[in-house]
Amino acid sequence: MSHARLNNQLCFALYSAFNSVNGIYRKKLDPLGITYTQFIVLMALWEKDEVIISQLAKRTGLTKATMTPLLKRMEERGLIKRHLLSDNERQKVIKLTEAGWQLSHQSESVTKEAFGETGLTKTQANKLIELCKELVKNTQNDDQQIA
Amino acid sequence: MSHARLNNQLCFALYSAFNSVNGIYRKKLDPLGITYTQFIVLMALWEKDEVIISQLAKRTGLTKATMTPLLKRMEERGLIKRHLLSDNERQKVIKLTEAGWQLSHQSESVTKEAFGETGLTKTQANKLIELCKELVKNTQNDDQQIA
DNA sequence: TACTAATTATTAGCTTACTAACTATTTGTC
DNA sequence: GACAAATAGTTAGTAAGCTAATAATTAGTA
Repeated sequence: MSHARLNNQLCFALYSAFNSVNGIYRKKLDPLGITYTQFIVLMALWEKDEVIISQLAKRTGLTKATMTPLLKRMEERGLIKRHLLSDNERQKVIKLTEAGWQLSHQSESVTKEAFGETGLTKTQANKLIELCKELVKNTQNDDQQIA
Repeated sequence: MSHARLNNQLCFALYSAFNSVNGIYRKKLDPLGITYTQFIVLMALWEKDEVIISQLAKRTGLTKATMTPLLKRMEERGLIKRHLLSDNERQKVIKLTEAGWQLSHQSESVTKEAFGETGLTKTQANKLIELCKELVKNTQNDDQQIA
């Protein structure tokens, strides 16, 4: 008796499952010229626009060091604008451009289509989401720079 | 009504959950000098040693293009050896070194400890694993180079 | 036997993703 | 007001991860 087998490991299961779904999204988002991570940032902005980078990082679960080059590329593609706040020049506000809003419509069916390809029932998907959220909640570490 | 909210998306849930667990593993594996992906490859080899790269890629769900630099780094750290098969010189066999086997013992408690930090019950974890496997099975694409 | 097709691994180019160290502001306190 | 501490974002360096294109070998076939 030594290690648990690969196939029985929680982390490996999540890792494989995410890679699978990410592959599905890649195929669908590629024609729109964005990656899945960029799609996540866009979704966060469609929900609430004009937020500072730290808040965006917190909501997407990414670090600020990941956000900087990501947002730079998105700005180069004309999806967002970054500008300093006048009342606090440490902070930068991210704002969607017209093209950034456009993508909201163009990508409207992507999530639904991707879900279809997972082959899961609504009940299964909801259970999966619920368990993932539970895990994330349990492991949240408020002393990180994300907070 | 436009997009599903970020928090209700399956892919985002998996993405966040994997990032969380990956972070837990990183802290534990860092002292051993390996990453989580390298740990996965090692686990696969501990289960079955002396396999060709394509098989290893298939079992871990990674592409061959990901494997090449990964295995190169692992060889540089003395964890594995790569050598050509004499009867088929296209294929390379991966074999654990003594140091590679040693890590099996040194990392024995890592998975159990990491599971503890997820805060999930055994029942929850098993359900999560089951759903992830279901998803992966449904989306498996046998015409990929992985196969 | 020659010529095509398939297989195996590598390489190139791009995009995440992390930690740690750094710069530049702002805040807090004596 | 001056100096320490906190905050916001960037940069540097490392490691994944993908697709597409490229060798190199092997297999299949006319």
